Amino acid sequence: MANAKEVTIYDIAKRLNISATTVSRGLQDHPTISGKTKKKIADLAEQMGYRSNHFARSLRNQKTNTIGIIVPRLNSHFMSSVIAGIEEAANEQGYSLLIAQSSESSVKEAASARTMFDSRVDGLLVSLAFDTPDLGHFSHFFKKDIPVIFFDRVMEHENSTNILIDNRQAAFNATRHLIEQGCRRIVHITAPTLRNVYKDRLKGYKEALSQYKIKFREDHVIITDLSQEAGAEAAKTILKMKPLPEGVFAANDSCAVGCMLALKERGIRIPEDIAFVGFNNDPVTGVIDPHLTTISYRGYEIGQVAARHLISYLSGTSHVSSTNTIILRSELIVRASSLKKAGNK
Amino acid sequence: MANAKEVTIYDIAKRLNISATTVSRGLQDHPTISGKTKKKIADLAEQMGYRSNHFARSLRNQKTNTIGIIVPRLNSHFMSSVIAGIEEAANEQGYSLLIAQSSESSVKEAASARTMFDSRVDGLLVSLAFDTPDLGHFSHFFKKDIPVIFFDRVMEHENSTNILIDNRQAAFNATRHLIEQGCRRIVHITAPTLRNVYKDRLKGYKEALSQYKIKFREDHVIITDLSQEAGAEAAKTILKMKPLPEGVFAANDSCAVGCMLALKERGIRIPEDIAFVGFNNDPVTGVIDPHLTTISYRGYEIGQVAARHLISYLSGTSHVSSTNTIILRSELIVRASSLKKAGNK
DNA sequence: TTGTAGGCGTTATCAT
DNA sequence: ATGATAACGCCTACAA
Repeated sequence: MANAKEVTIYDIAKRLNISATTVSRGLQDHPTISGKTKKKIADLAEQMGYRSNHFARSLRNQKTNTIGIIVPRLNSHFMSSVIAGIEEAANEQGYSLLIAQSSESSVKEAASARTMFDSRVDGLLVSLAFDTPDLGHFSHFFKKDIPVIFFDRVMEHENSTNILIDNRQAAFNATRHLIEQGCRRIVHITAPTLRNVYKDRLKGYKEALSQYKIKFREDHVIITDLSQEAGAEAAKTILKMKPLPEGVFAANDSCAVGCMLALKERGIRIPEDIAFVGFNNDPVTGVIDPHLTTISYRGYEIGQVAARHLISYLSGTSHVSSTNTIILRSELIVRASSLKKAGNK
Repeated sequence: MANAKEVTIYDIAKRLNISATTVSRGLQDHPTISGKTKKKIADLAEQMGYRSNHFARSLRNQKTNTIGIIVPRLNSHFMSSVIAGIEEAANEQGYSLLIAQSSESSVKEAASARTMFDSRVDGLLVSLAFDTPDLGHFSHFFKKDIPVIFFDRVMEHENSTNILIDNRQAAFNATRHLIEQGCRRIVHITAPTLRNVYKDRLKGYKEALSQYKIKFREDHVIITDLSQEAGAEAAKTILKMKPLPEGVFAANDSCAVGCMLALKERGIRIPEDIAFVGFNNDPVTGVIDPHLTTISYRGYEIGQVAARHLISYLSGTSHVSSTNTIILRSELIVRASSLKKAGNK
């Protein structure tokens, strides 16, 4: 039961009759160590089951090879894709991941940030909670020049890089698509527009309306928490509208789905009565009947880009002088839920 | 730009004209330090922005306050619930999480295990990949008495605790439900029965058939990877069956959904022609038409239980002598997809 | 090409 | 109730 004693570079040094320094250097492939010695060291290390002590190294180097991740929630298709992407890129470079979810609460976000800070993560990847009003809880990081990269749910800040899609353009395309299908009264279901993603989607929606000379109506914007239940709630609001709207553009798919299901229950036909477009390309869009037109963007890629960017900064490979925004591609995926005109594919 | 120098217990000690030892003890609420001194220390620490150095402490204590998690994939409703549960319980106790996904590959699982081991996690929570044949890649942990707890996808092992539901019983209930709805020819779609969850579900399926004197037919068991696409494939196999089966029990929901969608496309009515039961209670079960009957079990709770169990072991609060299995509750959720008889609710 | 010495920040042990 | 010291394992000047 007694834990086998951990093998250290000193143990290796002793057996080889050389100094620990040499072992340390050999293990790091330091140029001043002869190939022969290196090989001897590597072989013995392997044989003795040596593993480098992360903490001793961190303590010494003031560097942990760990990246912190804070996201609103883990359990969405988009977020788990992002995390998978981060994980791949990080693992490739020998970084570990420390993950926390804010559950859409800025308070929990702040607490997690603190924990990450205390754990001395080398850098942070963050997607903000709904209600985070400012970046105050990351000030520790900024003060110590620990890089923080925001993705998707971002906030402008001189000390950080943002990685996201062009939400305005995507929303513009979605709305234009509905208009081209013959919709004039288009409802937009979204979240509080404190967060960039929702603010920009609203902007794109408005711009599309404006370009087609459709008057923007405040009462056509429904603010929710974007849950599926909220979508069902929104359906009630929609059903009360005097002339029913002809289209709905929802800022995410679960909410669109909740709304569609509730409307269908009341006998509304989709897309004939009301056409739908969602956002995110969640798998559920291909399950619901009719399949949901949506905006697709690769979370996996966002994750990879974010992680690579962070790591290259950490390695000193890249030097980001100030604010830096990276825009990734998104795409409108047209499915049956928005096709009022036959043959329009 | 120069990073502010980190505050250490020495800095505090100097200012207070006491020793670092006293500061260390004061910060830990050690009983031999006077209340007054403790207060002075705490106040100054706060004021100077002291934060304890995780690594120095880990180095000293041989303990990292970090738990490793390895799961097949992050992006399922069940898994993200589990992780949320783990996160809550772990955070409460001051533990951080190191997360990796095996992507259903035992090779990647082994690599992650190695990384976790090198990161000196205090314990490991694991749900195994489809194809993991044995626990060899965790032997390092066993040898050093680092606790490894398996959940959901487990494997018997003398050195570990397993946390899961009674898959046999759940599958029995699911199958019996179909039988009670009048189904006699029931297809079971599942994954290779190397993993306990699928083996036990198959067993429960067989037992239910047997109890109702229905002969088990090998060709009614379809082995897949349980993806939605695999479900669509399985639909083709089902359509070729001479008398169509009257019911399908799938070992997870996405596969059931893929199969249902494909069958519906071919004009099969659900549940009239073929009744369906899935497994997991994924959100998609409430979206598909008709809603899918399924087995529900709280991932969040499994996560909490797993984390608490691990942490209490780490704290020496509990001493698990040998193999230990914890069975959590699961429940059959009856929805339209399986209700052949009207009024049967 | 290799070795010596000191320190990263903390805590346990043994004094006082 | 408090302190001095050593050690956790590693790395980097500086020396040889």
